[in-house]
Amino acid sequence: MSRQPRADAVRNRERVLAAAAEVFGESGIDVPMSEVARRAGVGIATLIRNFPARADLVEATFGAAMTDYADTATRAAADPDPWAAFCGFIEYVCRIPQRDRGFAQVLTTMFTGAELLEAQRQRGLREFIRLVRRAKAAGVLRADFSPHDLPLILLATGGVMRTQTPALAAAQDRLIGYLLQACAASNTKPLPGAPPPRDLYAALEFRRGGQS
Amino acid sequence: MSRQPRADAVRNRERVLAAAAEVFGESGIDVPMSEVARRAGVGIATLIRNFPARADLVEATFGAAMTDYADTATRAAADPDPWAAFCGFIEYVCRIPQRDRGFAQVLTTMFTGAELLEAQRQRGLREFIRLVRRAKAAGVLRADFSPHDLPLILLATGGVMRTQTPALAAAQDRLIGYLLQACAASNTKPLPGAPPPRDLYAALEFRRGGQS
DNA sequence: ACTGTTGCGGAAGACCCCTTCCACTTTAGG
DNA sequence: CCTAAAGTGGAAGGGGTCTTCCGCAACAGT
Repeated sequence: MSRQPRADAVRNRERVLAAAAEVFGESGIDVPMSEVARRAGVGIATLIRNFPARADLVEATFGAAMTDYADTATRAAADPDPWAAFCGFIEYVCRIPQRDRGFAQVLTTMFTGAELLEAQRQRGLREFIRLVRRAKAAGVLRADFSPHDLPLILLATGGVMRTQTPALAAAQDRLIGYLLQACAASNTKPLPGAPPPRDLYAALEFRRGGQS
Repeated sequence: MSRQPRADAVRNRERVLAAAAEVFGESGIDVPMSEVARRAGVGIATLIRNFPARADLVEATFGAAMTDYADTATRAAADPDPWAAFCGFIEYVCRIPQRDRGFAQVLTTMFTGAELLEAQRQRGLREFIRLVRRAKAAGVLRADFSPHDLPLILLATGGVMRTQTPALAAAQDRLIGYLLQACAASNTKPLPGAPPPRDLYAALEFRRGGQS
């Protein structure tokens, strides 16, 4: 019944997504929609028609990246060396803001209602839990490390990358170094207790129409 | 020759400063100026006449807090127990965003041109350097710790306090715990090198009329 | 080639924030 | 009390972003 979709419409949609990936990556997901439209070479109306709300565009743009993220976690969980896997994974996630500012924001924000995004995020977390369990069993990761410290680490290292400059990237790498050493099983002292994960994630909830 | 300053003008100025301390503390220094004026019970014009630029109001508002900060550093540097002093000072600074969101922003931003602010910040840093030196000499702080890791730690822990909620405050305390253990002298492995301080601070420069 | 439909782009309106301006009020000093 | 000067508040102007609307262009199907 419905006709074949128009070729130019499909092309435009993809151009918007490509532009969004670029712009969000450089300037974060709060960049003016008009800027995305300009970069895509389409009118604002076209952008809005395809993605009525900013969240829609964000979800469509970062679905693949979130899947990548979960896949990386899966690979890490399967690595024969639990400590190297743990360190490698943490470094990978923490460096995301060096490459993609927008995705870093997405990673540290709960997008309630964005099925794909949240499903992949959860898958990543499940894999990370496996990774953590193995590293603890091997005695290389401190026993009181919580998988829910991951968002904490993400927020911390993300906080350093205010702007994408070499100096801040170096600073971030150094911070990751500190944190990884703090995660090692050797010479640990008690830590302040973690907040209930439920509350923690609630505090990172998405707000339709907010800021950073 | 010049007359006595008007009493109501002085009172208004102080009401603005009090309101600014409140509002900035709750919502950060990028809050609408009109909100400050409203809370102070004065017109926008009055606010602007006293503090033509936002930076002027910020400087006037947080001068005392920055002096406190430097004083605290001085006290810590004089503490007989270098490790306790180091930990106490780090905890104090890192928890600032739990209490005062605006001041946390000020602490992690270079306000070029704000004499008072920068002078006190520098004094704080000088004292912190002394503190670090003593802790290293006592063998309790890792030798490769740099005083210029302080802004790094501030950015990291500050990144966690997106909103002032108990869950995030607990998360932040936990993160501070991790970082302090990473700073201890025991069981240290090499860290990625720190960026040149000059570049690091340049990346935190103030932008007249910016955002995050 | 023709046509009905789908999709397009930009203009207009609404909203928010900062800034400037000006008629009015309040104060200090005689 | 009276007056000149200082200070006040709100309204108007300008820039920026998001949203809605509508005449027009381009495409799919015959």
